[in-house]
Amino acid sequence: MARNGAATRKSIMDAAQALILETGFSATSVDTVIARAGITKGAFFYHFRTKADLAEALVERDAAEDLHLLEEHLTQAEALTDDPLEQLLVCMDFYEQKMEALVTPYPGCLYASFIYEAQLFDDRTLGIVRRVFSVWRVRLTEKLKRIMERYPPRIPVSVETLADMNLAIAEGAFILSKVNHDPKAVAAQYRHYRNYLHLLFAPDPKAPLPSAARLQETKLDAVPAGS
Amino acid sequence: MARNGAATRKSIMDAAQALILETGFSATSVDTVIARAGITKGAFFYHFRTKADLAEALVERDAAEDLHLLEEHLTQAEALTDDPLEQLLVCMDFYEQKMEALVTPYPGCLYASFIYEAQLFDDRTLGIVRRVFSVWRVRLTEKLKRIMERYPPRIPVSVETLADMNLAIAEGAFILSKVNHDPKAVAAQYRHYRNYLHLLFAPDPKAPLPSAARLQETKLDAVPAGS
DNA sequence: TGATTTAAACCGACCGGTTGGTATAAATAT
DNA sequence: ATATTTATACCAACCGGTCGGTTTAAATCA
Repeated sequence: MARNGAATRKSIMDAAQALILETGFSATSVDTVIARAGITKGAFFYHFRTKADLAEALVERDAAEDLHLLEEHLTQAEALTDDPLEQLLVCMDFYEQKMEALVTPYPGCLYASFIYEAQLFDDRTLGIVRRVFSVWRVRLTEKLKRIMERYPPRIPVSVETLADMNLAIAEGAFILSKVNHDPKAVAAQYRHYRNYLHLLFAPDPKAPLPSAARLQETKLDAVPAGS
Repeated sequence: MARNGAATRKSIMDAAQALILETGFSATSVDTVIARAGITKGAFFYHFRTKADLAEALVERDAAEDLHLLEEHLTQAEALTDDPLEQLLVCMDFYEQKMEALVTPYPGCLYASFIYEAQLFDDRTLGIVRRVFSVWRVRLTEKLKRIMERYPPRIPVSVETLADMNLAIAEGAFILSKVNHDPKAVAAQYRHYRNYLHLLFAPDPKAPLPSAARLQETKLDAVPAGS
């Protein structure tokens, strides 16, 4: 049975990630990982030099997925409207909708899990987390600066911390979701973040918040069927 | 040296808490705890039946301190003004000011640390965390309901999730603070939460936010010296 | 005297990691 | 077409060390 190495590697990583989010990295022994993945210790150490190597691979995978999704949502939002405020609110709506669809509590975030066991990891692994957070800050800060050029905020705010607030709310909501066994907690907090941005910048705060669904409708209306 | 049992117990708990926030509960061995506390294994197991017993004592201590501080800040805020919106904003200002004073990154929250290793703890220990979160929600929800009676929100919101947002922001900001080695990250996020509440409810959103410092001044002005 | 702490030896279970070897499939050589 | 080699993928058994926890006996202080 020496056939599908990539699948085995993925099954190890999936098993490990789930276990880590349940019990933390330290308590997730290689033995429990291989038990859940249904392979042996030899196979594990064939794919990963050390347990720390697995940690790095996991956070690297999450980081790539995470940043890819961010860019995807940003470009999708930019395709729906030219207004930077609407773009940001729609981008956040994508995340809110995704979280709204959860039926089981959010399993948690590997970044947070690792940060609360930070001493266990080397600089390279933690550096990946810092880089992801930095990219989030940079990308949202860009957008917020363009928003502020057009719409003066009702309250003076720091754009960087306002960008960071997105991550703060997400990470905090994940914890809420776990504590209260509440699948909807994350979406609800995203909604509050969108509300805040709307109240800060929108010319008419009483107007309904832009959503991806509504913008897609109007986009379709603008191009009549058959033309 | 068989004198101060309470002090020894506290030194064990302090050492353990610091270590847990650095490396997590699982990686915090009894040996490292006693090494940092400067005592022996016998002394440890004299004060705590098991390592799990220590975990429960730690979260219980944090919970009591946490909820005590909340009540203290609430009553202090209520002494400064009769307006429920001002009360809440001032109460949150107390936390913001406390976090503003930090010169080193926030060491982290035991609740979050435990939740990300949830499987390791029994229902009693995790139940304490849930109870604390519930009390926070109840106390802030009460306040928010009274606010909404007087000030209709500019956007329809769920009071419970708006109450939960306080914890979400705090927990998320702790993580931000650790990732970016930024002592000011937590205060900045508290400020955004206060901004949001202000924009949601305040009759004049362009007016400056109520702060503890400003209300204490006006309170003193209302009672002229010597009278 | 009784509460508190030290020092040191010890236990079974489990830890991350290593070893030597095997199964498989594709490439290469004849 | 067949024999051989090579690289990949995987396994079962095992290793030294650490884990949480126990035990015992003596010492220290109030």
